[in-house]
Amino acid sequence: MTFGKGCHLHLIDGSAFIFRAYHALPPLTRKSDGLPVGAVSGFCNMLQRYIDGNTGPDAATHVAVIFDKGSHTFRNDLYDQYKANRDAMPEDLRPQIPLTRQATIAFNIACEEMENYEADDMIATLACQAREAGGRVTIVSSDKDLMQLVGDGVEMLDPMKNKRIDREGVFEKFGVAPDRVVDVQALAGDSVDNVPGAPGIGIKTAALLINEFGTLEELLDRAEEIKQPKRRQTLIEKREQIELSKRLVQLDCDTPLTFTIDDLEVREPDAERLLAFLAEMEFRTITKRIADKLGVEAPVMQETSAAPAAADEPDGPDALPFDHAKYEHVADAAALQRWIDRIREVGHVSVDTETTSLNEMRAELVGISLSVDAGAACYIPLAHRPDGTGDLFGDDALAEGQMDMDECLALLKPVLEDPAVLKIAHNMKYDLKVLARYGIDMAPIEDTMLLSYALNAGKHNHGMDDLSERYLGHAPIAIKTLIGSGKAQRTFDRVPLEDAVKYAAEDADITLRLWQTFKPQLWRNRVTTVYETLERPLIPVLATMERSGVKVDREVLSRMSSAFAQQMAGLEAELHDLAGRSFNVGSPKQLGEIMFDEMGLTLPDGKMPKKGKTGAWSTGADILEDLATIHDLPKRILDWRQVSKLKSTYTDSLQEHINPDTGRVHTSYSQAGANTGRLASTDPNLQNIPVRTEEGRRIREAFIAEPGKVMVSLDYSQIELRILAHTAGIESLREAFREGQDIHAATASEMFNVPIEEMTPDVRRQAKAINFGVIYGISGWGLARNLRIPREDAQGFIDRYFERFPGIRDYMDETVKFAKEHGYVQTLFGRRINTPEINAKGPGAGFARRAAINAPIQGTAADVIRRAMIRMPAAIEGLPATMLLQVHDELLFEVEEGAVDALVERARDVMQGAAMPAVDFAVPLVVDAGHGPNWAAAH
DNA sequence: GGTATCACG
DNA sequence: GACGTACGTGATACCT
Repeated sequence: MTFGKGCHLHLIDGSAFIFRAYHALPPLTRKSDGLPVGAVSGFCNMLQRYIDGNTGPDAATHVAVIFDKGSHTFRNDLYDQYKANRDAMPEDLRPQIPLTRQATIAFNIACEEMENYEADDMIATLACQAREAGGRVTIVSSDKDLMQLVGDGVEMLDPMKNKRIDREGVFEKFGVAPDRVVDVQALAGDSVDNVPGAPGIGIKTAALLINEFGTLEELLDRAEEIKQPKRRQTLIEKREQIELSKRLVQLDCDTPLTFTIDDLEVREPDAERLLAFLAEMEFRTITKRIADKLGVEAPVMQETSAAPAAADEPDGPDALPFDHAKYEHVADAAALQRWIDRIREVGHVSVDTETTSLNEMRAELVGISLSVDAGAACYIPLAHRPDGTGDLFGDDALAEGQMDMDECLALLKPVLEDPAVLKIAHNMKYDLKVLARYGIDMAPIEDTMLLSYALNAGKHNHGMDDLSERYLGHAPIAIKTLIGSGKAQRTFDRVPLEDAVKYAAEDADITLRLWQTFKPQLWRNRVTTVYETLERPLIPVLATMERSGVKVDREVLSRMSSAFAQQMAGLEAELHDLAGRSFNVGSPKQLGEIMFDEMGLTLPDGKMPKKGKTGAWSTGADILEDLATIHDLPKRILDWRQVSKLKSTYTDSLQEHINPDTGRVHTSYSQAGANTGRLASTDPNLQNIPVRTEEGRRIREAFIAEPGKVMVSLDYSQIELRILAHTAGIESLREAFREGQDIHAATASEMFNVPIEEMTPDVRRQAKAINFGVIYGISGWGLARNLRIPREDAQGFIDRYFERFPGIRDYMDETVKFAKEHGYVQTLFGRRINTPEINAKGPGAGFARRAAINAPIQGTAADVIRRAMIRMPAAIEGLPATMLLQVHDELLFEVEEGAVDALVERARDVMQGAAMPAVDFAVPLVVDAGHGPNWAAAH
């Protein structure tokens, strides 16, 4: 039904419901696992009460619950203090927020939210649109900020008092008509939202003034006429502040909605889905009441707390077996429609795309598999071709038994984009990127790989095949058996349909079962917030960055490659001379034989290096550097190795990674690769582009901005040391950071009693090495090797360091103790890094101990920049700027020349404030910024 | 496919 | 008292 005259739109202020439910009810937790659910319970009750009351002449034809999303909106850009005095969300409410979305969906009511806009603005926009269409509107809320919308068919309904508010109701509250409410609010201000207003003027006085002068603008223009001297002075002096206040309270009727009112038509409740949700929440009373009302049987709930599932053990023999014969080959629209119906019935689906390549930027879609219920799955082949062994003709023709790709995607698109249907995939970023190229923007999404990562980081890797064996007791079909490997490898579109169905549908089946296994474990393991705030929202951010890519100048690289080739040829000739014979300069084995067997070189201390399982001489840079003091050959080898590394890894291979379609290089970030929470970059790795040497740094000159744009780099200054100072509570270090001192010099000063002004570079260098050593779980031997000093001296430094900063030793000891007790350590944001080896004996013990000390520091820093990245798209919206790369503590942007300052300001604010409000650091987070025509110049 | 080496934070 | 050590990654070239 198209919305128009005779229709009635109800807009429910979701956030108001949540907060009212939270504060009205005592803390209530789910029996089986302790998940806090009080607010969800109250929210469901309020929704049910609303539905019960939704009859008679005021009943809705269209309805939606509107939620706030995130805390940053365009109003924060107008005024950074907006809503700044609000308390942080209570910890036991935070995890309930996503559940209220799920509840709304379970009730089969449209559920909407938008980044950067408050729910109030969406409500305003919808109310305006509905009014223009000639329909009625009821805003279910008692928030006075919404009263400005009342009039011309728009009314409010206070859900608690069940009282309708019309023009007269607004007049009672504000003393003016709805269209002047913003004027009154602008003058009176609002302490709750931190809107300043005019000091000393409340609602009463404001209404009086507005009624006298007509409008706020008129009042401000004629402020001189006011008799009361104090009031007159305030209005004249605070004019700007008042005008700002008006912009803050004025709701935006032009929110760019991604849906229309027609999408909000009232839908029948889906008994099965609703009861399943209520049962999952273990709401016995509501479940029973609603089941009775809908005339169906209430689902059975276990009376006692369920035994926690053994996370590490595969399901027992009673688990549903995997049966390849049950998987369905979908080849026409009717069959697909049956799957879509089932998906809508249940509200979730696991999705897996099959393509011609692992590179999402080049991959062509070959087919899609789906699963809704464990054991049942389908595969929709779309672009399979004959296997090439048959006739010579028709090699490019499509194989039989496939539906038309456009038709299939047109049918699937509404489901995959439906906010009420959860899409589950293993490594969702891949499928998201592939389908984005076919015009489908999947949302909302869930990722079983990241569920495993949040739960099991440090225990094992998170590939689907491994997880399936480990948690489902089932070894899936290996892709190799279908496409082969090595030279004879073929692409998936050449796999016969019969095999493809078994393989692809199995993947969707496994994904669904992994989801069923992992999702309930989030709460038991207290990592729901990690998954919901640090993992899931990062997926689309990374997908966008990867699709953007970075422009790389092929000419620059090509010229460097040629120069390097010449340099290497010269060095090789020289090396053969020095060695007295020809040999493979790139072979450590041959090099070792020449230096130590043939030439008889020995290290300065007279010893010989011997290392490695193969028995070969070790020829690492540290050894060669020692040898370089007595012979030219190792010196030249070092030179050759540097140039060779730069050429093969960077100047040559980067050129091959330039995408012919975009002319840019698109890395792929692995979100679950590094145990600590860091990202990893592959194909190519853009997180290890040289910077430490002058020659290497020139490679960054090839990373350029488009004409008219510049590269902007922002990086956290000393973030790990700051986190250490905060976490270990080292007051002298905190103080040094607060005062903006050179932290290494300050450390040296503290350790050696040298005033900072008299600091020598060498003393500072040693203190710097110690500072880094601490982060890595320092040892005398390691520091000695790094500083090339006797081990006893290094140990002396460390002893003195701990003497001066005893809190650091305490922190280290406590971290290790925690790890031994719990089997994991955690970051300040709750990320868990498992430490299964921490109680091991033997040589592994030291390793595990140092990793345990390092993980919370490195991991917290990783969490901070993740939070910044997640907030960044909304923060820079509207600026001609793109976020391109992350390098652990640095973000790189490409920005139009005129917008550099604006970008730096906003991005820096986001980065420096990224820990808030979850963690309030005792030291400032400082972000340095630079810009230039290329990456080298931006540093 | 394992090992050694070296690029980054 | 001996042992073997800085933390976290990925790409490349050898060589079996």
